[in-house]
Amino acid sequence: MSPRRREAPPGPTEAARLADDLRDRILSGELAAGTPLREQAIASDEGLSRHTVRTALALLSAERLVIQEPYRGIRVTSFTAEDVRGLQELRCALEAEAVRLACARYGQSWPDEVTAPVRAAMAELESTAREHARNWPVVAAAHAGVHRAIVAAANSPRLQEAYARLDSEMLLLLVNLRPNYSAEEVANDHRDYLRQIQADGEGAVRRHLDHGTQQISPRSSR
Amino acid sequence: MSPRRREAPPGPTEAARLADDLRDRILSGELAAGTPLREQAIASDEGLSRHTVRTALALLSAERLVIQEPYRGIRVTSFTAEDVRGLQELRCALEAEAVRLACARYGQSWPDEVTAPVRAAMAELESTAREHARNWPVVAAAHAGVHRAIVAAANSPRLQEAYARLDSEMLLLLVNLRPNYSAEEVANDHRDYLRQIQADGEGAVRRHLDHGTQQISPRSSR
DNA sequence: ATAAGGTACATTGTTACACATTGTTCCTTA
DNA sequence: TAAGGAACAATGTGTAACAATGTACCTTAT
Repeated sequence: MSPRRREAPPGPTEAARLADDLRDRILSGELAAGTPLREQAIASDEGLSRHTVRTALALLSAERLVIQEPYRGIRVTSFTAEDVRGLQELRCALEAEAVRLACARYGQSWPDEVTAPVRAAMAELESTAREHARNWPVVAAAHAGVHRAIVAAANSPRLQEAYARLDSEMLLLLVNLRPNYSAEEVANDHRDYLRQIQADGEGAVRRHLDHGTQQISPRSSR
Repeated sequence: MSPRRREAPPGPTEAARLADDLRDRILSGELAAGTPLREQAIASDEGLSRHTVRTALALLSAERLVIQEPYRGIRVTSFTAEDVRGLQELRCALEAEAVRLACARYGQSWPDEVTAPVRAAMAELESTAREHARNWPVVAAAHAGVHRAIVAAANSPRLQEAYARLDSEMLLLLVNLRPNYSAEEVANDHRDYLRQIQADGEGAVRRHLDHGTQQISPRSSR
């Protein structure tokens, strides 16, 4: 109980740090879908206690990046076509509602302070598609930024948060499924999508996401 | 490592059991919004280790029934009007999408095997409203059953799960806010709602939930 | 009287270790 | 080949101690 020198605010807990690290490794594809995550092994590798590892894994489990079963351990989430459909349905519910709220508030002409972040995210996606076309995780992350910006237009923190929570899953899915969907196509599809949203509202959301579902489904044949 | 007598499948872990117990106590109002949940105190009260209590509290935190802040402990979630709005927006997104999917699949005449669970849940709500009119948590739970049954009509496990996850929050909110909304009114409103859904789809969802938001908002004056 | 600083206390976060419980795999026996 | 049992792996739980952080309260300075 010595006097504390408080020069910087405390950082995140070790458990949160480890969860961040593991999340990055999952989303980069380093820890592939289905990979078991062993408490003791991670604890030894990272120089942490098993208790801390369990706490970190619980955080990831809450995000559905991993699936935990009692006494059987934790595995990185894997995806079936059914999972893709479910995730897209959920995204569609949230994004369509967000777009509907935005259209209800702004009509067909959203104000500049609402569209600016969307346009910025789109610019980011386009430059990413050009410069990192083969780096799918990076493209997927820029893609997620566009959708997040669209949902943010609704100014509904709860919808935003619920949508953002799906990002990790979406990224995991895209990283693991490796859809036949080039970075250029992604950028083009999203440019079109942005054009259609304000005019067409939810309808544009549905068409876009249905198209996306076909592009990324494991049974997709191209 | 003695031979195991396996006469029944193993039950839930102690941590899951404790989480269930605490959830019930939160949702019954026994543990009011804002109440701190102290690890050591719970561990002593329940005859469990702090380790197990932490695990249980992490489960509740993932459900948002409690709010956890590093080094500051865990409190039962409390609600502002803003929270009500956000939760209703999220519910609306999910339920509207579910109803839209059901209408897209079945048209304006849902088949009997789809409507039967909804009707059963409605019957349950009505008998609950009659027999337990003053027991708000019970009425709120029956109310939740109706909405869950409606969402289930979409046959989208992911939407169902996301919606069901909101149940605890919704119940917590209703238990803590004590809206001026009688059990009879709840039953009547939902009978009307069921009549409108198949014919009117999402529009009925929005009207119903907007009405609900006004009924339950903390600033509601009646 | 108010603000700042320091200390005590409460609680959470982490470590370490051990044992209990459950699931899986492999080997033996019928 | 199928069933049963043992060994092993991994998680779930308990205990204890210490580290880290936040809060409350008291003392000192202005």
